Amino acid sequence: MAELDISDQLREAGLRVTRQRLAVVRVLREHPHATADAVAERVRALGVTISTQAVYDVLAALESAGLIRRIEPAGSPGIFEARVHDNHHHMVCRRCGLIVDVSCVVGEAACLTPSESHGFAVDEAEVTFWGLCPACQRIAASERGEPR
Amino acid sequence: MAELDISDQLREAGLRVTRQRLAVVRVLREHPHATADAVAERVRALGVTISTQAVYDVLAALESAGLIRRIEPAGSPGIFEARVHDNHHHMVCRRCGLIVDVSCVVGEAACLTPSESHGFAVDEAEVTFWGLCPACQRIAASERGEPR
DNA sequence: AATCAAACTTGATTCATTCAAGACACGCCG
DNA sequence: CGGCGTGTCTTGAATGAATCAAGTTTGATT
Repeated sequence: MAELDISDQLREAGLRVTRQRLAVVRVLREHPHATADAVAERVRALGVTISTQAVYDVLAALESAGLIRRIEPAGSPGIFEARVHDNHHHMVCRRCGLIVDVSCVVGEAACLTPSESHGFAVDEAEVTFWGLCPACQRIAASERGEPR
Repeated sequence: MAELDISDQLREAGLRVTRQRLAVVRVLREHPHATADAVAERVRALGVTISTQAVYDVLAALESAGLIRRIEPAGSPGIFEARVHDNHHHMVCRRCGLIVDVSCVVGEAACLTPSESHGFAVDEAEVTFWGLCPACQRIAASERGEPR
């Protein structure tokens, strides 16, 4: 079922259905933010053989078909996610790199409109919120010698 | 004059004043968006010797002193800029990588407030507008066979 | 079933960045 | 004003993510 509509989506995008592609999409649906490396590991854990190069090929193909999205917060390798076309943004922990999705409700319209366009044809506004996740806030507090 | 207040800023930040640091700051004021590599080249063009490692050390020191800022649009190496503490954002050309500053007037307040915080302590909202610069729009149009 | 381009594999290579260890020099102190 | 110590720089090697290149396999079309 899930498997079936992945196949369909691939075919609709003009892509051949292969074991590797099915597995990659499956992995990304189960693990919403994964590096190429993590995808490779998890695909192999499903019993599907895949080369490093194929991981990159598959991810690139899926990305340009619009089935997945690639983000790359500063200092981090590329991260892939299956949630797509819903204009959500990301919150990234400066300390541990944790990434959390944020649906852009408040700022949506405003954020999508740069105040000066300089002749650019803008097609996307990407918002990244930087900060500390709850766990790293606690660690940072205790490193400063604060109780608890 | 410009040179002088760079020295002062360095000292105020608790950093020693060296030829390399002065040159890096000067280069970044003249070239507002430069990679580590480009900084190295331009510093050397000023007649100041600097090793690759020192470029990274200096840039890191200046960054943590708050004198410069590092950004890293997806797919690009790190880019350094001297404009700092003025909450501006960036517009990046998908085709040629050109980066243009955008002062965030319209969306400012909204952009700084994620709609859900998930317990994160957010300290910065980074907005990147993706699109095509004027020159690349023309190239893309003619690649599609459109006249002119 | 035969075909053939698309997709995969293997292996080497690039680029940006970081690690490590030692040499140098800025700026303080006597 | 000259010596000292640590912060900064140099050299050289290493890492990690991603890409390039060439050859083999395989999905889907006839």
